[in-house]
Amino acid sequence: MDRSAWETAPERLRTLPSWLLTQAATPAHRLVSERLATVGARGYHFRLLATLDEFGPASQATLGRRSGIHLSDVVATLNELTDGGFVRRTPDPSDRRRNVITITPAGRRRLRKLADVLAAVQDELLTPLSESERGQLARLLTVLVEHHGRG
Amino acid sequence: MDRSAWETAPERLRTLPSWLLTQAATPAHRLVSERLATVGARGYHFRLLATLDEFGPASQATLGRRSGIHLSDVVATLNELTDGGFVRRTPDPSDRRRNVITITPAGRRRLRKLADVLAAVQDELLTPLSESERGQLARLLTVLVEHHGRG
DNA sequence: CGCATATCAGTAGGACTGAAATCA
DNA sequence: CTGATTTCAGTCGTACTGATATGC
Repeated sequence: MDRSAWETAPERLRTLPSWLLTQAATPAHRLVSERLATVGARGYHFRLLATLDEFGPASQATLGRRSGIHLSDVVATLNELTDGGFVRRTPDPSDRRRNVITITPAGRRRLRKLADVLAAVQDELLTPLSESERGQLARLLTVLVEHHGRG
Repeated sequence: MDRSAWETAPERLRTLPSWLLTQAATPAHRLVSERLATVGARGYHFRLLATLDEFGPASQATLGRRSGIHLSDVVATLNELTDGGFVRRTPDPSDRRRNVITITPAGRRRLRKLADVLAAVQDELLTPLSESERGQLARLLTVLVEHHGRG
């Protein structure tokens, strides 16, 4: 299927909130992946860099909890980010199980770049909504995310 | 990561519409998959059965366009649905490239069952929202889906 | 010929599981 | 011992690509 050849979905689907959510998330996800790929990045890169930038250095487990990324994926993504020189992995002398992850200056530049890319994506994504509708949507989604975000 | 161990995400993420959308879609997708799995079904099953029920018999390509499912996935899913006796695949005498897919009585019963499962999922998903908020959300998401649904 | 249809094999990224090793 | 941390090797469902064969 390519997206250019869509017809109207059945009523039963079109009115199903879970379907609307996942269908609306699809172009969001696609746009984000597509645009980030043009600079060699993925969504996980931005999420981890933003988390490090806002909360400062942290262990990988903490990073997973803060970013909402699975620990195993945190490990893999940090491998990529260290390869790019965007973060540094240092053993924690006070707890030898841990690695302390720190964002580098190159990492902060990278974060700014990815934030720019994503800002353009938001515009494209929300084109059909007015400013106040965008605010409503953000508010409603935030309620959902916070409600389902904890066990 | 398990979802019970979340902390608050960084501001930069929490206020990003694309992130809110994909994060809200995650529990939706998880609930749908989880609950459908308890009766041995997947999201694609419901989508195809609902499409067949509402629009009637159709070729596989048409079914793909109407349901928004990729043609290759339509083929695979219809294999599962025929194995379960929920649809019938008949060669189209008027166009020998085509198979005409028809929902069976067992398929309609199956559809009702899956619809029941999904109705419960919606309630769970939208718990924190009032009736009017649910309406707002549905409206806003519909605008997005329709805007991005065509090429 | 160009185009649509059906089929199969395979890819990609995200979410998640299980298990092993290390160490507080 | 319990529990946290890091790591790796997988699984799963969704979305998508590519190639092939067939028939309009």
